[in-house]
Amino acid sequence: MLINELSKRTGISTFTIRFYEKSGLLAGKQDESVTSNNYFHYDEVSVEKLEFIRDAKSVGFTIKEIGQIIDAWYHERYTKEQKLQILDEKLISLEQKMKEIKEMKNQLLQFKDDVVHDRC
Amino acid sequence: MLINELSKRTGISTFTIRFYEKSGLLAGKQDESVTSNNYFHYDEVSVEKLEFIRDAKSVGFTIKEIGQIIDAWYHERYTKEQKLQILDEKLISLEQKMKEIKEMKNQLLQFKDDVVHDRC
DNA sequence: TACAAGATTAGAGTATGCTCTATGGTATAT
DNA sequence: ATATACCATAGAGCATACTCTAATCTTGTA
Repeated sequence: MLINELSKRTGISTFTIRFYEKSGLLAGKQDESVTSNNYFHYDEVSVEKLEFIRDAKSVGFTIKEIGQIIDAWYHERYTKEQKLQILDEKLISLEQKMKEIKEMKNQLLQFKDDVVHDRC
Repeated sequence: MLINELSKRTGISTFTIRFYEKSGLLAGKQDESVTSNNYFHYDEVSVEKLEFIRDAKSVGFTIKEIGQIIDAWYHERYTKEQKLQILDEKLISLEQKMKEIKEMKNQLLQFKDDVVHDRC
């Protein structure tokens, strides 16, 4: 599929898709047999990647971190051990985020309690 | 205390403290009885606020959202009901973040599994 | 064949959240 | 008195993550 269809499939604008492509998060392929244009073609893996990018961004991962995770999954560049190390690092950072959110939740509950009991 | 001491107490640079002050997250007070300078003085509440800002940022709240929470706690501008509504909104968004993090955790565990079993 | 829709690249513009420089005044120890 | 450490304000600069414009070329339908 071409970029417009990829955009419609994922709900992510062509501008943003191109930005992610420049950032190395995904890559279309040009058809060698076609010489009249230089259009890029995208496959189902591109759809998967974009959906993953959206989820990963929403938990606070940066573009750079998302690139590492995607490479750990899709890329041949890393050894098995390197891939597992990257994924474990990210899992640890998720545990950390989870801990911080629990603490913030308690903090906000405390604030609520203070408001209810007129302590502020 | 003056801004330099506040910075040392919290580990947050004077630049950043001033930026937060411009953003409305905290405010120093000038001593009316002193005419020779226009130095701002900060109290323990400023320390508390800066520590809260750090925690709130790390869970992904924006400056604007942090401002709302601080106002819900420290400010007289809102009614009790408005304060509780703001805090409840933020608590809901924390639950959402927590849910997304759990899903991402499962996703990464799945990636790990795929790597271990040579499915990628 | 004309023309709208859609493709490409380069680069400019925007929002957020800092981070620092420049300039000039104030406080304090020697 | 003067060095140096600290205060204030205004505004420039930077990193991240988009978001869009401009210019140009290709494709597909009437």
